[in-house]
Amino acid sequence: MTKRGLHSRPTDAELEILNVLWARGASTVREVHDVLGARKEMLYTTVLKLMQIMTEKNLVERDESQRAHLYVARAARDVTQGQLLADLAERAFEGSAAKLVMRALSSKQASAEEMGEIRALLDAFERGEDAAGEGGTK
Amino acid sequence: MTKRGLHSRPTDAELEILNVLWARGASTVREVHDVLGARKEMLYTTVLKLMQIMTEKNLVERDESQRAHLYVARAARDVTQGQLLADLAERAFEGSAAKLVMRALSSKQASAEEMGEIRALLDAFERGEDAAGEGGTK
DNA sequence: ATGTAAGTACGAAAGATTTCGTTGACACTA
DNA sequence: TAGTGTCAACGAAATCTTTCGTACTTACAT
Repeated sequence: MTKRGLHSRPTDAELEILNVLWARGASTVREVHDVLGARKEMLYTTVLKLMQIMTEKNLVERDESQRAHLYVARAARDVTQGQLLADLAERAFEGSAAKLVMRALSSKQASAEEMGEIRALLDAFERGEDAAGEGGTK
Repeated sequence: MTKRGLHSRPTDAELEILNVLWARGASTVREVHDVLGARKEMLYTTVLKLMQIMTEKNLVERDESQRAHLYVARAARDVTQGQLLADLAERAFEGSAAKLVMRALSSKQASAEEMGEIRALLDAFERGEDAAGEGGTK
């Protein structure tokens, strides 16, 4: 095993699968494949193999009590998103999350509504409310 | 050549080199290697090879007029940062830059000063000033 | 001239990630 | 019980990325 845990992000393919698991909750390989298949061609066995590897890497947990195994993401979406952001901040923004945010605000325009949400979050922070209420996850 | 241009980000090693080029401006392989060498061990020829590949991929431009070639990043830092953010938003935030920003604000705490800057940027946007003034690049 | 230092070029190995094909197990049906 | 469909498990190929070693060139100082 390589240095899992520190400094490695899920690969692209792994992240696609995690997205499905986060959206659907516990799922079989077939279910994940069907969802992904709607967007890109990918053989069933490819998805299976990836999910087996993800199990080894502890990215997902597998329930083998049924014939069709059930997989669940081990880390919450929030947490992984935070890790990906920290990683990107580190690699491309001199470690500064603030720079990252400002670049995101400058280069992509969010809708007025979204701007409002962002401002509300900022307000909450400045009021010291540890606003862990999580923005978009609801 | 693969589908460069759409949907491919610089690799990790490439990004490290780009960071040096953005910070220093036109640089030789030796100069880049010396800067990187301060952080990680990496043979000179490894850096050279990477920069040759980056030239093929059009990530950098090479001036061969001197014996020690000079390399410059082809895309401005801003632009690449924007692409990396768009890519991450696509892969991990359902394509929503706003969700990305909110997650960044929730999970990493920026300093009060940074929060202020972010707010100012937000204000500028809401006033409709196409605030391209660039937040942190100055 | 000869040696030495600093370059470029490049093939090939080493790693990591992704894809594909085959096999064997198991369940359900006719 | 034979046949069909679905599943897990691999091994192995195909890519992509990164690292390393070697060869060749050029400048410059003995």
